[in-house]
Amino acid sequence: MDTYVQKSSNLQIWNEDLAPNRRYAIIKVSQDDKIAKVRVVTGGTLALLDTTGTLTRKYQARIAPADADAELVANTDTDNLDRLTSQYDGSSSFTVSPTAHPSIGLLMPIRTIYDKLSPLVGSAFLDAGFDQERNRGGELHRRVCATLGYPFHEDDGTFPDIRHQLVEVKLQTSPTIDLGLVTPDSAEPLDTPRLAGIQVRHQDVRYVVFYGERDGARVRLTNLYVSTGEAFFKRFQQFGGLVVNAKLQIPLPRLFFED
DNA sequence: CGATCTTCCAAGCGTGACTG
DNA sequence: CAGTCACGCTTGGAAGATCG
Repeated sequence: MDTYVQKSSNLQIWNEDLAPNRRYAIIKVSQDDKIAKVRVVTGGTLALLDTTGTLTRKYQARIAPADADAELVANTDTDNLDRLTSQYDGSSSFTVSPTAHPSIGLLMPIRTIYDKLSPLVGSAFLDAGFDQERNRGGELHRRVCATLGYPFHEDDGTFPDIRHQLVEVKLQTSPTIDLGLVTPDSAEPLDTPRLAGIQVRHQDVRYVVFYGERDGARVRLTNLYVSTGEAFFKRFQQFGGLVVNAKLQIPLPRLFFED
């Protein structure tokens, strides 16, 4: 028998198929953390609720303690991207959205990005909150955009966060880095138009990783790492084992516990 | 040499953006 | 408005390390 304890209706089965004959005990917890209901069903019953069969995948890595407050993991951009960033015209403010496609002359070299963002280490801002992990990164994202010279903040949820600079921003307050659907060192092309005949790939993206400490209401940035996707795993140890984890997400019907 | 601590990393779970 | 699914933190099992 497997057990799952759920406050929400999002039941998630990791790295396994639903076993038709296995028993699954689903325990419903109320908002005030009390066990509200328990229902035991077979995998076959749950399989009926799986309408899409979609597996959500993620890669994970661990962030190891740093020697320095700020660390430029890769001194230069990838060879591929360097052909574009070496044409940077020195612009320090932009009139376009950070989610615009990159353009020739405006792409900063990785070192410039590092130099501009380093001063953010030591700063603090209000924690979007308790229970709001999804939003905590929002304020940092805003600050990074402002520091790099964008007039406003925008995030359309696509990769990378700041497409105009090919920069992906991460705020970590725990050591496990979840990388989502693509590994940073992937040679897959990015969904951007070619620039001067050059196709940007995932491994060309500059990863800006801040480590922060939460002290109640605020987050204080303690470390900065800037790396190319290509060099990412030279600094951050990729979780071995399965390498990629996949989960099946099943929304429990509203009346699931009433039957 | 058993008990306890630490490390590793997969599993677990909630949130919210997006979509139709 | 409900379903879908990606993002990101926390939890906890297991193995290895250290302690007494």
